[in-house]
Amino acid sequence: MPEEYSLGSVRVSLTPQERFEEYLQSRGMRNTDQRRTLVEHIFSHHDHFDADQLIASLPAKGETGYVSRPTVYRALSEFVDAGLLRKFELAGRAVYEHDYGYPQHDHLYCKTCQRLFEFKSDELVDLRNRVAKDHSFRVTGHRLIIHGICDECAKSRRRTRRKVDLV
Amino acid sequence: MPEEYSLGSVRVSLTPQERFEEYLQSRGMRNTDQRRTLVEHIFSHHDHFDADQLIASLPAKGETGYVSRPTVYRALSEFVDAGLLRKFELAGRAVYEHDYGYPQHDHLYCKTCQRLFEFKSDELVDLRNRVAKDHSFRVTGHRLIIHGICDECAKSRRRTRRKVDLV
DNA sequence: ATCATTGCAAAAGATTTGCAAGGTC
DNA sequence: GACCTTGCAAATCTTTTGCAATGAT
Repeated sequence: MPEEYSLGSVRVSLTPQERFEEYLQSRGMRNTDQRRTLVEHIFSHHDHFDADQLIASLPAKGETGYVSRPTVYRALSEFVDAGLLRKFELAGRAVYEHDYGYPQHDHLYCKTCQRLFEFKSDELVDLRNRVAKDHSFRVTGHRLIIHGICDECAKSRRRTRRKVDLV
Repeated sequence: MPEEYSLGSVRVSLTPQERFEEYLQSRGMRNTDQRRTLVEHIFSHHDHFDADQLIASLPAKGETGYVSRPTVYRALSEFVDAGLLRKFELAGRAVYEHDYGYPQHDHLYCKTCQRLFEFKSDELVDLRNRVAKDHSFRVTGHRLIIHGICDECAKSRRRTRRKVDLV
């Protein structure tokens, strides 16, 4: 749901900041420097991240733009709630990715380099809906992760094992 | 992979205990009362469980058959490693299910009653393999969870909301 | 001015680990 | 007897919470 509004013939998509602003206002919550910093930071590039990676990529304590750990966690929940981010669990930790304005997709997870690769499949959504229907189940979403080894890791492992062993 | 061995025309499947015994021996590990108790207990009925549920269903401290928490966690890892159990994450906790001798399947997860329902789909496995091939990805497995509300919960919620509100 | 938000310190929940005592091969 | 395992206590890791100070509307 890329949240687009039609105004006459003009299509208006809100930026993540604007969309979040709406969310905050509708709940009587306030927009703060920290929240703006985080939205800005998170939507400046598309990737998957966990709380620690996010915090590591933000200004450190003492620097301008610093956001404390509890605030980051609180904000991440809000972003999920606001539909900006989607959350899932991988290897025991919470992983986030863009949801707002980003199409539904699933992942390939490389157990060697731990990277996530995206793929899109309408067929999967169709299959999912049929399975749900067969079970009289009201679907709200799904999560598919294909585990294995990516091409790159498979190749470098075949070629030489040194890189891995040296780490 | 139900691990069946052909001996002439006789098909021999190892019990989970036997299969685990093999695993232990091949690694120079020892079979103990605790490990036997846990395998026995876990494979006496088919269901999904987390560490806490398992511990709660075992004899308490002081009683015969008691297994300490660290030992349970250590054993669960071994069972996963030995191919007896499969592990996945749900709502922040690790969930285990039978793997050995049990066919590949996926789950519907009811967000209301938190129950897991199994379903099997060859089509999904096929789709998964095609996606992986397209990405030159070497698949080792996958995990699909369809989220939503099960029929029962949908019905009881439609009928009356009291049960939920009173909790 | 009111009331949400922040950062700190500490708590909480799940899982893991060091280690001495005990059990298995 | 050698050495793997266990249970205990304590540590770890990730995430959450209480609370006084600060900030947004």
